[in-house]
Amino acid sequence: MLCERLGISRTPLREAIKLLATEGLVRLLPHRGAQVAPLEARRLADTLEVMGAMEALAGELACRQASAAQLAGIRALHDEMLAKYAARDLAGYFRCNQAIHLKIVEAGGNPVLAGIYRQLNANVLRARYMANLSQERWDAAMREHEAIMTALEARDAQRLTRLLREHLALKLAAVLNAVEKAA
Amino acid sequence: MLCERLGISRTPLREAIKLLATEGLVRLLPHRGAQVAPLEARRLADTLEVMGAMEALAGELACRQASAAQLAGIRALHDEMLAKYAARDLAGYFRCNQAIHLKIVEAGGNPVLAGIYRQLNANVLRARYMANLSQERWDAAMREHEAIMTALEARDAQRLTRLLREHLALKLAAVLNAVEKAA
DNA sequence: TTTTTGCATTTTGCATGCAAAAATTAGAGC
DNA sequence: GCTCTAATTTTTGCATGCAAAATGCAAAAA
Repeated sequence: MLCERLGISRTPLREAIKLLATEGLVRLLPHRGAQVAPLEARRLADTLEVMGAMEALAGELACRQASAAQLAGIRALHDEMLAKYAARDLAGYFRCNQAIHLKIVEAGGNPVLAGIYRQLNANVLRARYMANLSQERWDAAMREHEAIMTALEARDAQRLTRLLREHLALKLAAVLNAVEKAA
Repeated sequence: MLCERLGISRTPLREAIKLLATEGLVRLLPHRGAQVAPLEARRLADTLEVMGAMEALAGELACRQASAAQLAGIRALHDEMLAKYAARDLAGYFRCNQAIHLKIVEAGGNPVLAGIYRQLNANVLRARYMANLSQERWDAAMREHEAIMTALEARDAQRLTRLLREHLALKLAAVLNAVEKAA
């Protein structure tokens, strides 16, 4: 059915499904086919936990070795995000937010780290867009980002890692809350 | 050639190579085929850095929630490793060492974390066996493991994460040294 | 009603053919 | 000896056929 729908044959479809499975987006049930990986709160929490540790490490590295240009790029995104926040543009805000976190991770200059982070991020994206966060949470998130930005520009690794960890822990709580409400 | 050698056809061979590529063991060069991923010191260092962060997180989690049985299992492996050390059985020591680190990560109870750790570990295994460590490094590693074991059994998360980080940083130095000598 | 048994279907894994795109090699010309 | 072009080979991606193994279902038996 999928072959027909997508206009391709089984071989490439199977390869694609296998790839999605290694990325954790699809689940392979032995001899029973494949299904979209269910959004399990537990797994989501586990993933965010790991992402928190990765961001913390990346932040530490970024403080040590990010170039001025990289910091400026992150600052630009931050300011753009601020504008989206002021305009109550949630979708735009999410995009900027994602981009900022990704840039911070990249600024760490560790491609292995960045690769894993990206993959994990793909897994929580679905859930993240569900997190139609409250005004209070949004306000708080902006304050957190402000502090993160300041720490990064000051290259204060210790403070930055703490802030990133806290930020992600709060995001985790928000996302879990949203997922459970949806379930 | 590989098809002949392995007695299989192209499709499964190509799937296997692709899988190895996603695991980072093989490198795909666009339109120029595949090759065993070269042992780059830089990439190795990056990987170990990430593994360090993962172990630290896992250790923290393990202190909070590892069962007594899990701790006992790790202790048993630790004692076995001690015996291998006493007997100067390097291969056996490596095996125990690997198993201990894996068990600690598993004791964290975060399957996402454990999965990524395993994958990263597969990437450094080749290099690790090259690290024909010196007697001094071996002695030091044993002392470090002793301290790690103690902190874990005391469920002292802060100390454990620090020790794990240090232990891995030293291992990184040793491995890098070995790789560079080989190159 | 539950269990067993047999059958049809599905899943999996592999083999092979084909065509387009890119790289490599060979050869002609300077 | 070098450069540029053309021919050949590789790589890549896809289509399709086939067979073994596992599953799900339904009829028969307990």
